[in-house]
Amino acid sequence: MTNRRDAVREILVHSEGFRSAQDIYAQLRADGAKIGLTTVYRALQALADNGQVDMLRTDDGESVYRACATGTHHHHLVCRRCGRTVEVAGPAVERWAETVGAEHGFTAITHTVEVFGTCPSCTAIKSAG
Amino acid sequence: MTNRRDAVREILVHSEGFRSAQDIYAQLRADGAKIGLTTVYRALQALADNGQVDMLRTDDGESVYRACATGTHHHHLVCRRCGRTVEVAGPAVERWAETVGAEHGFTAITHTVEVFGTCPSCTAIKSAG
DNA sequence: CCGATTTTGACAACGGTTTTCATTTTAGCG
DNA sequence: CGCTAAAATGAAAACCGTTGTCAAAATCGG
Ligand SMILES: [Zn+2]
Ligand SMILES: [Zn+2]
Ligand SMILES: [Zn+2]
Ligand SMILES: [Zn+2]
Repeated sequence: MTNRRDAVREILVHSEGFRSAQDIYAQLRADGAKIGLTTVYRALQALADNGQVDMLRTDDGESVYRACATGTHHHHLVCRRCGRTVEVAGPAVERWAETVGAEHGFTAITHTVEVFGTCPSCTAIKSAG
Repeated sequence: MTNRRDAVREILVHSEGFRSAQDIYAQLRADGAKIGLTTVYRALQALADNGQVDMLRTDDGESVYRACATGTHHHHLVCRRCGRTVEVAGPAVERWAETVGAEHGFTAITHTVEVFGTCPSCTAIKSAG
């Protein structure tokens, strides 16, 4: 039914890291797909609402999306050079967030955690270069 | 020298939580200050560059600023209802981020961590209402 | 005072995202 | 198959926070 949405998800499934809407749109067009930017945005929104993709915001305000392997709560270790992303679990962080919230009498605690670094390949390239 | 910048910083110093540029601009104008929005943006940029204020991005892409008490690395516990913000230290989180990065061979690890919740007053209001 | 330098702010431009709305596609039905 | 109702699509316009432009105003140095 949602042929276009599937196309968008396919792109994400085969991507190493987070991708932007415009980015995905460009690739689809390059692949010859007849699709509009609006539809890409709508597909990403729907996928994010369904919990089928994770969304986060870049430092410069762009929304980026990723089809993560696990549907359970997790965080990301992102290479700031090539974008390669690893999903990481962090029980320690989960506990810490709850604790620090409770200590100050806050309720309904949520949190955002992202870890950035330079991945092994990019580290190698950098030291070689 | 920077009268306008001081005015912007004053607003932040007397604010409980993070404030947006437009927000600060509106308050300054309401207080009768003659200042332009561009100048507010420039002041905030300068203050952020100086490390005198923390900046982060809202879920809806707005940049918000806060004059934090400590100049050292810390995170924030933010009331998602009234914006009241507490600065929190998290040695456990710092260690976790380093560890998880190292485990995957990533170098030059950085991280972003924010905790959200409903503050005591807002929790009271909510249960009363 | 006077010219050089910096700061300011009204306004336009920018870029990512959302809305609009007319057209196209699909679903349901006899 | 027709045929209509409902859903999906996408081009273009609107939106909104932010940044750039540039001439006027304030400040500085001498
Ligand atoms: Zn990399
Ligand atoms: Zn978590
Ligand atoms: Zn509150
Ligand atoms: Zn930290």
